[in-house]
Amino acid sequence: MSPRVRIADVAAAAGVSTATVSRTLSSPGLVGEKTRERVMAAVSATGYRINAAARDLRRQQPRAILVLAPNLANTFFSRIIAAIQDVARQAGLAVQISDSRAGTDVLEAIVQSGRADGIVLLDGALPPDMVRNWTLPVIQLCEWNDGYALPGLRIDNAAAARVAVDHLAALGHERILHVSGPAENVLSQARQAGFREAMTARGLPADIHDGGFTIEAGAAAAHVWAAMADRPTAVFTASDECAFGFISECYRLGFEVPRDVSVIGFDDVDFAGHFIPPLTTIHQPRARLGRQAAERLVSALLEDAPLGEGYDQIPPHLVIRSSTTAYRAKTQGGSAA
Amino acid sequence: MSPRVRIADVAAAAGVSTATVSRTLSSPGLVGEKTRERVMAAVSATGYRINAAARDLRRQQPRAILVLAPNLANTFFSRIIAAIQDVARQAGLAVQISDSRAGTDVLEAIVQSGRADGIVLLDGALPPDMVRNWTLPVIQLCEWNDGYALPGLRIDNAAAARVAVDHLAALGHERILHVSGPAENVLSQARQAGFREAMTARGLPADIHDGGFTIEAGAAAAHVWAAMADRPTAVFTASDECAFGFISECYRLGFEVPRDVSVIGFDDVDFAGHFIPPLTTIHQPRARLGRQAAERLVSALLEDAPLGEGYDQIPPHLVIRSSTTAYRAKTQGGSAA
DNA sequence: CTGAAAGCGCTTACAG
DNA sequence: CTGAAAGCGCTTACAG
Repeated sequence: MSPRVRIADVAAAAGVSTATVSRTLSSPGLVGEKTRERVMAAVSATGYRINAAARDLRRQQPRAILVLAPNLANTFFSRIIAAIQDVARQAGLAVQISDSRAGTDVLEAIVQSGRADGIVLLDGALPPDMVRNWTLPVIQLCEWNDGYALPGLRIDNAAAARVAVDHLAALGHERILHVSGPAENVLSQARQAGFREAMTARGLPADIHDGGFTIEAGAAAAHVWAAMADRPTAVFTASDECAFGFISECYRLGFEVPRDVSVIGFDDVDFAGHFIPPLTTIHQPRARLGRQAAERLVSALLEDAPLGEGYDQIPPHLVIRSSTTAYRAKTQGGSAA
Repeated sequence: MSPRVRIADVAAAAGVSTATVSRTLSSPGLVGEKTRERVMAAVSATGYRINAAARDLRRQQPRAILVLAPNLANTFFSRIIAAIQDVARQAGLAVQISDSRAGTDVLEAIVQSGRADGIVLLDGALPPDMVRNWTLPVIQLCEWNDGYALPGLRIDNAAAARVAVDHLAALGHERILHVSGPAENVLSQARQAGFREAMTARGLPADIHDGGFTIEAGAAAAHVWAAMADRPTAVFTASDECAFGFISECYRLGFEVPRDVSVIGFDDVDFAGHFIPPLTTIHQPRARLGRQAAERLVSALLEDAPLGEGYDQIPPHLVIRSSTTAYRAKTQGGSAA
């Protein structure tokens, strides 16, 4: 189309200076009503849109936030990012997303490009030395790393593991297996520690199988479980996906859930309630996590105040569905092994 | 920490002009070797990073692409966006994402902000008048709208429906129900048209139930199916989620898949192969779709060439798993209704 | 309430 | 091969 309309074009059309156009757009209160009307008319007539690069350069702030997540293809993040996007939009900030595993050089270039005012970091496994050197405000979300020394937000993962154990124990289960996430992941570690602690507090043995967050890890764990001499009557998995894989594979092996084994997942993804059986799981309020983290970051940016130091922890919430049931003394259930 | 390092600081440190620093960074070939080395040393020493706003303003191009998707929380998009992100990063472009349903004002502001060089549009339901006025290169992906008059990329949805029907017909099914997506959605329409055409070509009646893409829509469709006088022996659903809901609800109603009804999904989401039964479905190569669209857009941007006009259609690919089976003459299967 | 002017940090013809 | 200088399109003290 026509070459871009600049502020000078609008000023000419309205018969005012560019300063007045700029003020009309950013602080209408400073401009006389008649002038304002003339300017707005000129803006519509010309189809003027502010040039973000020029504004950013002049204001020395890009009005954008950067979301850094490991593996953007992971569906866990989509709802979180949608919530961040929503908060940012309402505050007039753009959202840029990048894969945090892109490589440190790439990441440094992105972070230091001056294109973002602040960062939401969903990855706890970046080099602490790099992250500590970032000069923008950063808020950690879900995952974390003490080496970053940053404020953040997450659910209380250890407490969540305790709630899971409480639920199973109340149902009479005493042999409980925890299929953990990847060993190097902070979430895995916190949940595993919470599990161990809750079991120990009850005087129960804490069986742990190093698993993973994936369907495949869950399916593999089913074989491990099935081969155990004195099979645990309940399993607490690292994630819903892991639980799905575990349950599906149990079914193939001739076992049924919860008849032969009760299963608790983690995350409460959209599908958890529709699975067969509907999955008992720890709910992660993804929209809330995204929104709350974004709000904290955005308000710090707008007020030009520091982010603060605290780590907000959301208390865990167990959603009880049908994959867990009361322990029944050995029924010789399961048609195979 | 220290106030941002500017190009002038690097120039001073290296004892050269800012022009030379700029050249060293963007066109090293133009600079003498010794000079280049000195500049690079100064860059490292000062920790200089280019200011994107200044560069963009000067170059008159932001080197970023904007991804517009309806409902970012939809997990269908995550893998696509990851692929786009990947291509863009390799080309040195940033990726900005926005919810395309944010409202036309917001959307116009984002699109016209000058922050993006080009757009990947995943939404076929925006006002054509608005989209046609956009002056940036836009490529449509997955969804489309003839009113936009834009180039794009998608799988051949009508052909996919035909492939589904072919598969079921080859298995001996003659009464096939199509649970369609939302009536106003182009994907629904194309698949529905393909279904109708394929059935008609075989002289079979084309039963269509207006459903939706969601689990809930699938569950509701199960009730409709169960209540049909002469129940179809096969169902082709709008999406995998819809198929999951349909199958789960069938199970609750006392039917089994594929014993009582064969089911074909659409999309081949990650979970499809792990569902019980593993779902026969049309594969959507999401990573490939994202990559291919991004590559086309990026190469047009880098070469400053037009995007071209074509609409690439990827041929459909049916993944046969266990939710479909050969038709067996009425077994009085299903324990209830 | 409004305007003239400086300057944000770059890049790139132009000149040498 | 290198530098001096203009200018990208804004915003905002400063002055009136």
